[in-house]
Amino acid sequence: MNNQLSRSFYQNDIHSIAVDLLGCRLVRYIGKDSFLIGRIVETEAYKQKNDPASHSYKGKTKRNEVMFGEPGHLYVYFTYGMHFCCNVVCGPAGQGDAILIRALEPLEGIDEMMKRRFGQLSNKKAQYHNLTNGPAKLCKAFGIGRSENGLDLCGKNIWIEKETIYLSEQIGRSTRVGIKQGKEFPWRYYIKDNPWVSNTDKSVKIYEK
DNA sequence: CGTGAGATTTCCT
DNA sequence: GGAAATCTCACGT
Repeated sequence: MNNQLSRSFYQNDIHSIAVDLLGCRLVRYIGKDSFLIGRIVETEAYKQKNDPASHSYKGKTKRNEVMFGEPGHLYVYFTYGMHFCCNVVCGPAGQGDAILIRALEPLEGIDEMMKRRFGQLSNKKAQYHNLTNGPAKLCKAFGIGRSENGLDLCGKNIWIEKETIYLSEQIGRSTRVGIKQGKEFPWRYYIKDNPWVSNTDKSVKIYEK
């Protein structure tokens, strides 16, 4: 709680933030002194200007209006008829840039995450490594949906705490996942060799900070 | 392990 | 009307 990122963190350059978020803890308070906590291990940057893959590219609409609001808020979108994914709004207010959180390493509240993600099922798909290794999976595990859209990360429901990556870890960089336009931009960042990074790209480029 | 199709709704053209 | 910043299951190797 004392390391909670403040508004000014989110007003920086989007690529610096996407890198700095790696290793940080995403926290949700679920009552009774209980928390869901995951370490951010994969992010993607989306920009309003000249980035056709971004939801904000064509300007403000009802769906993406949170992206054009104040930084440090959560932009949650619904896609493929069934999934939610969450972003952190970044840059100066009104700019329309955001960072997609693509994967987490579960740290605390794991039983609660399991319950949200898999229900009461105890079959073999309910596995630890499958809990939060994708943008829609982590939203399910954290109970993030329509009603969390627009939520202020400088509040007391969901927030991010500052942490750095370990000395033994390297940052990988690649093109973004699952898009048709803007494919060429290497704006995906992840902690190399972390088991929870989504498995769709085997790029091995190392990002030098 | 890799590939392919289906699920299912919202938003914008 | 069609695509979408995805995931899961089934099936073939």
